[in-house]
Amino acid sequence: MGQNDNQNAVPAIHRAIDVIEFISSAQRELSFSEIMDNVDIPRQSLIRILNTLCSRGFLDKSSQRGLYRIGLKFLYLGHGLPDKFELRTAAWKAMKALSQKTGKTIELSSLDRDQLILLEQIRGSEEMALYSRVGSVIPYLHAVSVGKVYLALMDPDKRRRVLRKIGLPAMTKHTITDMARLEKEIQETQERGFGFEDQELREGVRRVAAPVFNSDGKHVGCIGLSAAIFSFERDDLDKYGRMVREAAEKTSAELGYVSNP
Amino acid sequence: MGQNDNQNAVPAIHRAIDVIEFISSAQRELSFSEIMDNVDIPRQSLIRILNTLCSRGFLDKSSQRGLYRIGLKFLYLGHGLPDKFELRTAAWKAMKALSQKTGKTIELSSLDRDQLILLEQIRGSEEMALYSRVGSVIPYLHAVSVGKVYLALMDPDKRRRVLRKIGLPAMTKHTITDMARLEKEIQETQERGFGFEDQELREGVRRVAAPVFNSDGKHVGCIGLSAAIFSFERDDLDKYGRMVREAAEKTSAELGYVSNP
DNA sequence: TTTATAAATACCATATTTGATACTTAAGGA
DNA sequence: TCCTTAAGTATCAAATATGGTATTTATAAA
Repeated sequence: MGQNDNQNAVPAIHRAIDVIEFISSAQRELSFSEIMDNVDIPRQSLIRILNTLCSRGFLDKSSQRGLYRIGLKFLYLGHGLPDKFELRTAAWKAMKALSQKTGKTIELSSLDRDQLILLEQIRGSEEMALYSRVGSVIPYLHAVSVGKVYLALMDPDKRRRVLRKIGLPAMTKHTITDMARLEKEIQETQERGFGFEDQELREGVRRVAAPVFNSDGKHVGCIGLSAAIFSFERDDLDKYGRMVREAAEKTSAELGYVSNP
Repeated sequence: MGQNDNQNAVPAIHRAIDVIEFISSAQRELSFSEIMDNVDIPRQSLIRILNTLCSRGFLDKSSQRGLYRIGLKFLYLGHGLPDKFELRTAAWKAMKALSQKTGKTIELSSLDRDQLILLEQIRGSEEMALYSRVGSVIPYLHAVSVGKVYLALMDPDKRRRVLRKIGLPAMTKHTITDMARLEKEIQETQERGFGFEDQELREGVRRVAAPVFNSDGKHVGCIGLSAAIFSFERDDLDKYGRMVREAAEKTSAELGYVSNP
């Protein structure tokens, strides 16, 4: 199953997506030739692709003879997702309350195809340039509070499979790279009901996260709180842990979860 | 210039986008046959399109033999827009402050291809089910506070062109449908420096908006505040108007705008 | 003004994708 | 259990998109 299983795929669409992803990765407006030099598509074909994407709002051309950028239609389509099981809607109130109470950055994440994805974010008042971008994905479950929560609630088989797939690469010097240590951490996470990460993904950032369950009792996401180490001392762990648990529990209730069924 | 100007377009891409837009419009997960029945693409081709889009994360298939939905990649691409001239970043702080001070819904909008687009939103504490979705577009400049601000700052030629194109259709019984009345309203908007809308787009909703300028003095967006009529009396107009103006001015300053150059 | 460069258009033979038909697999109901 | 329906796979001739080359237009520099 390669990138383009010639029989079951549409090459033209693959190319269009290559173009979109390249432009998106550049994070700025690009000229025709910049795109041309980077995507390995013949000139004439590239023109047709760009025209088509522009005509549908998937790309925008700034001026007449101009630069290309990702189209605003992505804003619309991105916000119209069936709310990943209504999770975003259900979580909103609790997240907002938590944000106002703490002033910290509040995040809503979920697991998708064995990767953590940031679904929603309320940025804190701190001036960190450390925000992840909504929609970001992280495969390193072992290095993130949210990931630890997922690992803690996963059935052991899946946990082993996922961990074997990605290994325990170090993201910072604090990342847990030892399996025994990680297992202990996972157990702790199970016991206290929330996950903690101490600069394991990024230097200078601490984070806690607690699980949200839906009406079937399935673990569907996490509400997290992150802050710079200056404003999130290790002594604050229990306080913030309790807070995210509370927010997550409220969200679960919103989704119809009942703890003793 | 029809939908598919046979020479300058890629039909396969048009079809893929048709599929994406149909699935998005459904607002829920769809089966293969539901899609099949609605997009006028032969079975075999549709399968190839769906496979391709799924393999790139533009669509997701829930279970093995399952339902299709918009892929989470749209979240990522939607949030990675080069920030529409950094507007969202620049506006964030002022919007947040305004949100905390008032508890109302704060919105950031811009004009794109003669349509208003909602770029960012901080939802208020009120439980209105009236939120627009980020990325939504509205062509009815005459019925929205933001639109009035745009009209007020547009050069008269463009204003006439835009208004002729869409006319003055009534969205509610309060919508201004008389050109003389609208001109007076535009003038008022110019004088007081913010736009006002009194249930002209939606029954029960009032809204104010003020313009944001970039370092070139170009009008690049609006910060708005909206609320239900119960919590936004007509007497509050000046108060909220002053507040959005202040927020918009702060944002303009953030972008490097100086009032007397 | 001319020149140089980038972007977009035109044309058409050829290689590629397409889609009708037929077949396989899976799931749910009787 | 078998039957029915939905989803997906295989094949290959016909139809169509593709892309090399040459031309045109616009923008920026000389």
